[in-house]
Amino acid sequence: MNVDLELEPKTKRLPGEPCCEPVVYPDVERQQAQRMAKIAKALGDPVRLQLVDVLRKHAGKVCVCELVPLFDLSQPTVSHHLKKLKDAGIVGSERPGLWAYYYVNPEALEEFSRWLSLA
Amino acid sequence: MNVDLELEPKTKRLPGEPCCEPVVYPDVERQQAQRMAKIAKALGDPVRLQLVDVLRKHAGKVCVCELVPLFDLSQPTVSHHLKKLKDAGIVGSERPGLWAYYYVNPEALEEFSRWLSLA
DNA sequence: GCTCCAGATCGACGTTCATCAATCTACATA
DNA sequence: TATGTAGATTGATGAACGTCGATCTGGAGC
Repeated sequence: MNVDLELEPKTKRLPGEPCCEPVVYPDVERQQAQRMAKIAKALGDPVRLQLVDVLRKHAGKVCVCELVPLFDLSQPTVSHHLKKLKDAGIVGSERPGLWAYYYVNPEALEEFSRWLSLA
Repeated sequence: MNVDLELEPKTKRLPGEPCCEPVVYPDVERQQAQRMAKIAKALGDPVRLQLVDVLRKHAGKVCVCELVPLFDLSQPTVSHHLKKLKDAGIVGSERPGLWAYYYVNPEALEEFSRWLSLA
């Protein structure tokens, strides 16, 4: 995303008459839009959406070895998706021994949900 | 997405001893996951997120000619983003004359919000 | 030590994406 | 009818994505 999202309105307008009300300013500023979009993007894949769904329905942590066989995907691919979710702050993980366990980090989803319910 | 998301658990497991509780089934089935992911994906871009934010903060319809100057992007690019949002059912549009007006379609966001608030 | 296993990382491949300049499509007005 | 204007569409380009097989890492057990 190489776009400068500085949202100062450029207000160059209207050769003839106006088409609508004054000007509208976006209240979500650059930084928050970036953050929200990151969460939304991480959820923007059916596999990751279902991974989140499984994790949050299952109170506590879930072993990766349980998650992989739920999908018709290779282990590296599932691992890749879990990493994406983790990078977005949606899930967390720990690896006490040989197995790795993932769990939902509720804050990220709540943060996004809060944004969705207007603001 | 060329993945078969039929989520029948493959339950081939455990050479040695178990690592966790039985098996976890994803309750979001293929079709709904596809739908939710489409909405999330459409929101997974800072520009589109801010477009949605502007539209929903502004009761009623907003002219495209108002939206374009809010971003450091070309007119075709903004048009492209609006189309993505429309394809996901997040916004609607009408074009009575020369100008086009966009507005938020609340159902899509509510549907997604409902999914986020567990299920 | 060595071996086995779970999971993460790497490298490659084809696909999708965001972006722009250029063009096209309709409506409006003269 | 001809001109101008708003917005959509097209085509091209470089970046990011989803996927896999192969490899790497580190704990467990012999």
